[in-house]
Amino acid sequence: MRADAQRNRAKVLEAASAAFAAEGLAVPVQEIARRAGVGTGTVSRHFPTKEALFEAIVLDRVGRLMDRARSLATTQDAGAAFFEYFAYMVEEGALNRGLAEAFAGTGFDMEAAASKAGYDVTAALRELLTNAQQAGAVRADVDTADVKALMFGCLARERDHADPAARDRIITVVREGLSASPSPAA
Amino acid sequence: MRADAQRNRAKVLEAASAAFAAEGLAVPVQEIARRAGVGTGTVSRHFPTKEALFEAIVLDRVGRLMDRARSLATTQDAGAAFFEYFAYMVEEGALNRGLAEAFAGTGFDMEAAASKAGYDVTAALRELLTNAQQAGAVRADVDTADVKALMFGCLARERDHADPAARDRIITVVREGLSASPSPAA
DNA sequence: TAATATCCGGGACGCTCATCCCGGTTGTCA
DNA sequence: TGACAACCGGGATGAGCGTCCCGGATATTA
Repeated sequence: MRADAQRNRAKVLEAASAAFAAEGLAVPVQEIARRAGVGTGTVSRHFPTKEALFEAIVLDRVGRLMDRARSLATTQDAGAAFFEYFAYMVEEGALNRGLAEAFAGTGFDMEAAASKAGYDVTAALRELLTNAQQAGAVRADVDTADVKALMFGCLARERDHADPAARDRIITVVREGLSASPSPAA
Repeated sequence: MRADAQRNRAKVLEAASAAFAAEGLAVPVQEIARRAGVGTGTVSRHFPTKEALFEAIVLDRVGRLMDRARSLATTQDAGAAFFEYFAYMVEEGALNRGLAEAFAGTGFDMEAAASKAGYDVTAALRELLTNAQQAGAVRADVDTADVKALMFGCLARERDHADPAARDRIITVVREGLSASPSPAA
């Protein structure tokens, strides 16, 4: 690979990463090319399809989330591990609109792409959740889909404006809902 | 207005309502025309723009939500009123994908359209929320944006498959999170 | 029933966007 | 330094969509 090709590829990745984080996955490829200072053909050549560009960027972030999940899975306090991972996911999503949309499945099947890369996001979450439930830190009658939905809710709290105080507040509300025993007041 | 024009207008409204509920707001106008058994021109004539069609349908549903809010606002038990409205909103959204997207603001500013029609959705929610907070049924440190975000979360629980059991479960989790006192375990 | 205003169908047009392609250019290596 | 393969830019292409328009059809009213 020629040196200028490597440089351009890196420029495209950087511009796309920033654009996806700020504007979301719907940003046009031509806009990414413009910001990267290259032609649209250069983008298409390095990443034959827009989805390939998603994968290169989103899966990089997902990989970090998986690392975090694996590291937390070995922690002593299963409840703390679960809630810390929850907060970490929400924070990542809040700071990266494209990532949040990928979680939500908005026009790009992240689960499929992740599993193609050897990641199983749901399994990682399930492990943390199950451990926390066995430790009595999370009510037993929720599943991973419930947890994901609550994550989406926390992410929806801050479409654009990242407000850490609001983020902490809504996470606290969800945490206390998840911590409650199965049916005290229902 | 000619009789056949009225019939066609009704057919379009019905087809659009069903399509929006099932597929969401992104369904093409041409598809709505096809299902209604009319030409695309007929749709455009009755509703000059796609957004006008949204308004005619979505605002009808929103009107019912507002009626429900008003009726609940006079109830004795402010806490029960708030949570019943919450559950009602989630159920409506779960059964109507277009409505859920309208709430989320996906490509259509429902708040603006609603206020143009004399509705103030946020104010109605705020009234119920404030009453419930003053009654001590909902923690004092959440605002309407938090509540809306939690609604989105509940809606995300069932993208397509309406599962009442899962819906009740996640609503219960959120209810208990919202009921908790501001900082017992945080 | 005849005349006319209204309405219908669906094709035309313009727009946005992803992808492909080609003539010109630049890095690379002998 | 010269020649060639690799690469670049950006215009061309095609698909999907909303909106507009026109020739033909139909309801209405006298």
